[in-house]
Amino acid sequence: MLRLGLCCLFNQAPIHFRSATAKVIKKLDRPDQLVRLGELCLDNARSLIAAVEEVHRVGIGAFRVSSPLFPLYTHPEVGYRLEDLPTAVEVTATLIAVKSLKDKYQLRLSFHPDQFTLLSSPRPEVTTASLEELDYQAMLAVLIGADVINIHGGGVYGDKSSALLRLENQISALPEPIRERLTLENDDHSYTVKDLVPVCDKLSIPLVYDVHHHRCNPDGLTVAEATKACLLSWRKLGREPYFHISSPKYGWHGKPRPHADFIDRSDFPREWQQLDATIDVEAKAKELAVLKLQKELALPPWQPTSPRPGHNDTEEM
DNA sequence: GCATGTCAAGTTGTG
DNA sequence: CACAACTTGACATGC
Repeated sequence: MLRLGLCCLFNQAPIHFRSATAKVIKKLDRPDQLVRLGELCLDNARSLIAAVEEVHRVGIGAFRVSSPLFPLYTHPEVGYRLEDLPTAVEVTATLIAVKSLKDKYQLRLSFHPDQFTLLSSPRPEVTTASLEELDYQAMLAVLIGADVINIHGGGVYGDKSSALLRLENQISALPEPIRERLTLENDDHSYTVKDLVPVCDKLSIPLVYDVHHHRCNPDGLTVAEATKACLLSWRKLGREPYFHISSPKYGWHGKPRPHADFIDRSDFPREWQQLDATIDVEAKAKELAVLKLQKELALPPWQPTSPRPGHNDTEEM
């Protein structure tokens, strides 16, 4: 069965994640900073509970958690650790409650660090900051039971093969909580499925296939071929495959950039229809777009199935 | 109240 | 060479 996933935010449901700017936080002394940040983290952890409840309520099977759940966590000047916050105990308990809920509802949770997180840069300070960001997101992933932290290949720096080599070296040295969740995704201007398949193969990590990026940045593979290669990378590991879909706001001619409000039914690959896989829907109308596509594909609302006798769930994260 | 500009970070391609 | 584009929205500021 296919499950469609919602990315980070809601259109209709009154669920919001709070943020703060470093400029404002810096004006406070350290204890006040931690009080303020602690409030934001607790509010956001509670909003995550609400998000998981809402996703379940409307029949969506996966949710991508927004990266700044803990605002400014890895900021070089005002960054902090969970245990430094006055609300640490409550925040932790709330995130563990998220995990119980996602188990109960059989949801899939994931992270997608933004474009600043990349492991191919020749600049050590960029890599250091990225590793710190991955550490942070892995800590959250462990607490809430997310099985995916998905990143792009990063830059090319005029020489793709040495960039890929740096990427491989960094990934193979990752701490286990990150490495066992890390996935690579083809992007819309540098790294294609064709570029990433050998890397994922060598490192035994899965490949997230974004068909919109593939259409913007083709590599000679057909959608069917790219789908097959990506499926294999997940199935070798015994894990549920992961894809992304979106439609361009201004059509396919030229370089399509911004995401449309909804998914155009004809952009959804036929090859995906019968799979057991997660498809994140990247569309501005958020849960409305997920539900509309779900309906157009004649998929039933996602709901937990009763456990099958003899079925062993211990490998689930 | 409401409109508008700002926000930590990297890299690439455009104008 | 500056700046928009990448998953956009929330917040601060100023009227």
